[in-house]
Amino acid sequence: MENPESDIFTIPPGGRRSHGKVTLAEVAARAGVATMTVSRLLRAPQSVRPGTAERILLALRETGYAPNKQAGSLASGRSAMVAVLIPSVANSIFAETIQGLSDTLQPAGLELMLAPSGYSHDREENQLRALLGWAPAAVVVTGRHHSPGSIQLMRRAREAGTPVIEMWDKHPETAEFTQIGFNHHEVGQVMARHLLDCGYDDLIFLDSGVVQDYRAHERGQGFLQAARQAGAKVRIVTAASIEPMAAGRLAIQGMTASQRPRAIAFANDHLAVGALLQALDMQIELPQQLALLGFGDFPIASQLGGGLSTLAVPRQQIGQECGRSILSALNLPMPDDETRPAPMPLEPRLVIRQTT
Amino acid sequence: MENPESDIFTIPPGGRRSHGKVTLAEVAARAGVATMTVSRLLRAPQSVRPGTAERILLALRETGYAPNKQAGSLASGRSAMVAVLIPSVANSIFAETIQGLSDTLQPAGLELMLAPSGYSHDREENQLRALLGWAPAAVVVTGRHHSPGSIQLMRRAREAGTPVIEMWDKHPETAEFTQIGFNHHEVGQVMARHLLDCGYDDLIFLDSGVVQDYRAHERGQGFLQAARQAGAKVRIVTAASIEPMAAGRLAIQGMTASQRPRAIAFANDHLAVGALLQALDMQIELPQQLALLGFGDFPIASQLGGGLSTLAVPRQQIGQECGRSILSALNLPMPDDETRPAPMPLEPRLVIRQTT
DNA sequence: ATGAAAGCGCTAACAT
DNA sequence: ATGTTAGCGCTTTCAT
Repeated sequence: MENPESDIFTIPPGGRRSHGKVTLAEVAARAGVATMTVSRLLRAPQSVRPGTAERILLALRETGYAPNKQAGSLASGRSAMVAVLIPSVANSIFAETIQGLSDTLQPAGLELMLAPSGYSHDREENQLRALLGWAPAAVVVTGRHHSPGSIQLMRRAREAGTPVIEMWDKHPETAEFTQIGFNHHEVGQVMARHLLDCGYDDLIFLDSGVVQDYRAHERGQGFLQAARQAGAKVRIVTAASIEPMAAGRLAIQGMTASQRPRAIAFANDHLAVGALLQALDMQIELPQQLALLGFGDFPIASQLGGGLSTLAVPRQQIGQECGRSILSALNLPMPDDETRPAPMPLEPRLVIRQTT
Repeated sequence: MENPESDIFTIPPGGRRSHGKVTLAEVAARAGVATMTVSRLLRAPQSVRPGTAERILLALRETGYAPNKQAGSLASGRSAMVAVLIPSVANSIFAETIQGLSDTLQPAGLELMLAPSGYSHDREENQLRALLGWAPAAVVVTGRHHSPGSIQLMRRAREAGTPVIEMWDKHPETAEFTQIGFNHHEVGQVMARHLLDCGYDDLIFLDSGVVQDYRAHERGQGFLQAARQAGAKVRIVTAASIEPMAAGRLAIQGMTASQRPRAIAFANDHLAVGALLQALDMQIELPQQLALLGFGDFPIASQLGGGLSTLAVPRQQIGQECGRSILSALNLPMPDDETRPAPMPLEPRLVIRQTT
């Protein structure tokens, strides 16, 4: 390739800026039709006469044509990808949501672009700006709290006709975008009320050690409010370690029998599992001496001791609902509408096992 | 907008096919320069005179310009996104790898396109085909076994200059693409040898219930081979349930004391944790009556009982290494090269705790 | 049912 | 250092 001139005949049709891939034009030439006809066959097969279709199909197969989506998107102004912003992929909660989203979107040919924001609003804004440059078909962000810049970007996207969804939260009073999730403040209240109903009146909410996890904090606030309203003794403690199970253990370890509350609710099941294991190690009787209530219903919750009482959260379903919402906003066909006899409630469900 | 003619003056420069977004041309017009100058400023700022730069910067800010990446990619033939194919996002193993990959790629401005293949080769091929349509800057697939179609696609991509990486596996003898991971057969042997070294001579490998998880199967085969070579009694049992912890429990439950092996190795820690909990419930003494060896070193492994013996797998690091490999292949600057004093070994490490 | 022409918004290549 | 020209590969629009 040292002398480009000598390669003039090996350069594929399309000129020197071509990237060597099979294009519509080549397929069309081979089939003896115009590029438009090939394009049509690809997107609306019924508008091409069977005979023509056959020839094109053959050319398609012979060349191994693969459409260039950048070109398609540029020309049509649409792109078949959905931008998803989540705090962390590694967090199993979001991982399952993404799985649900992907499973729903895939059959419609929508690709997923993923950006973890690391729980940082700044990073989220940067990611959002970057992803919006791809003119995504839809945007899914996590939670309802964002930087002013992010909100402006989301507004603009929506005004340009792009569905924008806030997932994993719900606050209809102030909602500006479609929200698919539940109200964390209320869930915190539910957690407190359950413990109160069980007769515990000295409570702790062990909050996540991730400072920017405002959804956990909101559950804590709801918990605090409901407990106070009922006149119970209550306080919020923040997890001491980043590693949640270790943090859960530490929380129990740090309590002498005398200053131990009657019940502890947790920002998530990982914390609760740590606490449960520590309580077991310390031979604290559950729930007689100490009640534990988790959040999430992770697989391990049902396996430990007599089972951890917790809130089952529809992680995957939230993703599926986001997917459905997008497909419907985009007027795309839903996969298997029968899977959804009635709109499923996305609220967490109390799962009472042996620790409350 | 009913009468397009009357809106002729409100249509932004660019004609009726424009999508209403700010374009380079508008910014250029506003700054009184050619579009190329703006484009240059955006990608190689030092090649623009400071005075000019200032004017352009102002126009950029005033218009709130956001580049259209489809157009950029189409023109340049490059796209700043990396296609990643994994069996399942929900699997925490891969979730952490993705996190590592994303963390490494993000600073270089590379976006992630994610597609879960559900452990199916067919689905993988379809996803691969779809993602390749985006002309990704690099492709990362999971494992070294793929459909013939997938392999052909991967070859073509590589020939077109796109780095292709197979992660989570390593088999230098037959490797056709860059592999970042470890050899599962060998790891299975390591697991068997450890148990043999501990003096156990009646072994079981509890394999994953996911039939297409060939990496787990390979560990099983390695295990079998090493154990047989040593003359030990050994067999492979396949997990009965999809839910791994329940499957682990079931495995132990199904064994009466007489037919119980001396040691069990597991395809993953979830299975092992289930077995461990069941053994604890049944008051089986560990490791005296029964030794357990997991795989993965998931967070829960260190928390249960005296701690599960297992293999620590560098999940996140595999992602990071993939990221580095891509950046280097693309001649992009590495973030913080000091983070990597010496190339880290990606091999799983035995973590001996109380169950072997 | 099919085709021709004209872009989509950007960047490579080649001036100047 | 900056501008001009000519596409990238596709789809929209308008003819036929």
